[in-house]
Amino acid sequence: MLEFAILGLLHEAPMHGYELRKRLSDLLGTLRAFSYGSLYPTLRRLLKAGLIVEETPEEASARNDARTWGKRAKRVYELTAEGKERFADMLADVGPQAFDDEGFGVHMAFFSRTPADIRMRILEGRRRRVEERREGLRSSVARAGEQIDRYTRELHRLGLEHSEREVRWLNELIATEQREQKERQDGVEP
Amino acid sequence: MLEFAILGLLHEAPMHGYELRKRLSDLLGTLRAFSYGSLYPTLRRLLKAGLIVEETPEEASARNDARTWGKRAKRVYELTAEGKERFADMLADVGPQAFDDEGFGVHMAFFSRTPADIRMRILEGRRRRVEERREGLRSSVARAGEQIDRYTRELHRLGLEHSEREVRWLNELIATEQREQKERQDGVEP
DNA sequence: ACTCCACTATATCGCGCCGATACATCAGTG
DNA sequence: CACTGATGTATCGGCGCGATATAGTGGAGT
Repeated sequence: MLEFAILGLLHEAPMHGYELRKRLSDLLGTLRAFSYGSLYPTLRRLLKAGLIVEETPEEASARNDARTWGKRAKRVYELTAEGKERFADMLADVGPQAFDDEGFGVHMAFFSRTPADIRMRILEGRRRRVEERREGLRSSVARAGEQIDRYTRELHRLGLEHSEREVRWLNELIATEQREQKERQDGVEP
Repeated sequence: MLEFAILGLLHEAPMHGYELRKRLSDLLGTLRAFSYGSLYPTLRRLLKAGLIVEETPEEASARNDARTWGKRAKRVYELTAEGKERFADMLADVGPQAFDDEGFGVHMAFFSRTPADIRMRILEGRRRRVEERREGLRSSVARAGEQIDRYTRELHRLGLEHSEREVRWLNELIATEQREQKERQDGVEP
């Protein structure tokens, strides 16, 4: 997931680790921070895999970003062709991880770069997933027999409300997507 | 967190891994499953630490649970005195992890075993945490300048609604706790 | 001018947990 | 009798977290 996010963010501009992390928390709204403890190792992995490269000092001083910064620092990374390709592949590969809380959040953060049909698949998959959770919680909360712990029930009540809300939210998004798709077709084909 | 949950569950009755996992998903309402890939290794860890012990075959056949089950299987675990002690310690130690989504959920699942004052600390800590998230998302969503990606904004809108709802939910819980605490005092001291 | 602090910036280590996978038993259904 | 689905235990590779170390930068306060 972090790999996906980094590759996505680097499409905007070359960045260094600290910056990536900040953009990431902004994007995901503190839902997910991705600590440095995973960020830097992941950058190394991507580097070794050739999906990103470290910007050379010359390029850095070409921009007025020439702060060599003491003796050693500020490693700026940029995408390679392979990196872009990989990101496109990951966008198109809609697996079950794209439907869970975290995966869905990250995918949606890059929806502007995602083809409309893929967006739909993700939205609908997520909806099904949340509906399932909702039904599970529904029956748990409704379980008339007072055999359920009171605090557990409260926990499930909150979860149920969240699920219901998210399904409504997804329905609106899906409706909007459909409307726009229709407009695109009407605008092109008449 | 898993360690905490296992120790808590074993207070109810001795159990084997599969059973623990089921009770766990019930408790947390699919918010958290704790896969076998973490469950079994954790059980081993607890075993080695002496916090739980494996029930002997004799005990097993004492109950009519005598299903030796082919040649090898069904390891039933029970708490030791050290295990109970450790759980009590963990209950009393309210750190920041008790306020994040997952930690809070697990703690609340064992609130019936938690002293009232600790319950309050957790509830109030969680409220502060969620209020912070809410404020962050509020300003992000309100950021009038249309510089924010449309899908990102939707994501934050949902997060904001969730936070608002949870704060209200927490307020109700806290009010109930306070009312009950007052009743307890009035009932004891008049 | 000097100190203090918050922010920017990179990096490593241990370990908790996940997903995939493998394997075996048992009970009910067709 | 075979199939399927639930029960049951276990391991492996790898991702990500929290804690921790290190250090340069810029501004506020005294």
